Amino acid sequence: MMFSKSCEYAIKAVIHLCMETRDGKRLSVADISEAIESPEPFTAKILQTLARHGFISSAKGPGGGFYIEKNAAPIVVMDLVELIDGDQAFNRCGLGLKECSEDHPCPIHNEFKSYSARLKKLLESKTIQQLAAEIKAGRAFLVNS
Amino acid sequence: MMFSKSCEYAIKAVIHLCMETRDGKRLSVADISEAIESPEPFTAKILQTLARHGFISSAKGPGGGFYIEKNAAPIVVMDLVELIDGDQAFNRCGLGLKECSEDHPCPIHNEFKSYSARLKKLLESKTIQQLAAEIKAGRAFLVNS
DNA sequence: CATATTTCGGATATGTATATCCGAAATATG
DNA sequence: CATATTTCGGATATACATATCCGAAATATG
Ligand code: FES
Ligand code: FES
Repeated sequence: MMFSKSCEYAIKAVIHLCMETRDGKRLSVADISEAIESPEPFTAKILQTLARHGFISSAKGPGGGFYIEKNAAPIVVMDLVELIDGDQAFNRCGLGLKECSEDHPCPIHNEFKSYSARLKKLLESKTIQQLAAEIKAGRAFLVNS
Repeated sequence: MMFSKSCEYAIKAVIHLCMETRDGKRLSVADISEAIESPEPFTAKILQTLARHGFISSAKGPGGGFYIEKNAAPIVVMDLVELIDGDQAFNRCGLGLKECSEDHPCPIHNEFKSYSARLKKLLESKTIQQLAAEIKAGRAFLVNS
């Protein structure tokens, strides 16, 4: 498993927000969790974390909800992953050694590291906005059906 | 996290067996778990699973233990992974869609799939015996210190 | 045969990610 | 100001991977 569930929901939620709140609209937890097919209270926790760290904005009260500012900077996918999953996803040794290093490599280090490093680089160059564009263009999907 | 703990221990244990039981010797659970720094009873479970599926051999009673037959065929790393972790490791969608497919891809499918597929191919071409050789040559390590 | 050793299999315990619940705070509306 | 709506934060529950325990079966040895 590459990402945690939390991280999967986080990525999907921010993509959805990015698509739906361009024009000052706001989405409630219920809206979002329904759209991305995720458990509502669990999604709420994640959205709160994202808001607390400034990845998204939030407003309380009637008509409130979560949104992304019009002039907000593009969100790098890898930044989301690092917030939610820490360095568990990419800097960990594939066989559980305390640390992954060239000096003291496990026997699958070369296979493992070269590919995880390249994937990491790719996610560092991808933004949520780019992914959202793929969805809008109908070339990718956030849910099953 | 790429592999489960069970899978990490399985790979390490079989590598260790491969290195230490070439000459008809047998290793007890205690020997193995100490060598690869894994919890003993948990390791026992994994070794039993591996033996039940024919990846390794076992003998009860005094002088017994786990071992690999002299004339045993090389063990493909990916086969171990599939036994222990199923297809969770490689055939799953990175964003949690029910299935990963070209027809209905999630927005990170292209990044994700092309690299996980290549890693999978590599693990299908690597054998435990090859990894054991790396350890013996001092170019790779199974434990930290 | 008696004993010690070791794997085997099932039941149980622990830890952690996942998921839920609830009361408080903020805020828009009338 | 009263009310409804919504996020916020902390506490709690659930599910599953991880880890342990224990009695039974097998077997080498004397
Ligand atoms: S040391 Fe194991 S993956 Fe780098
Ligand atoms: S559909 Fe998500 S990784 Fe292939």
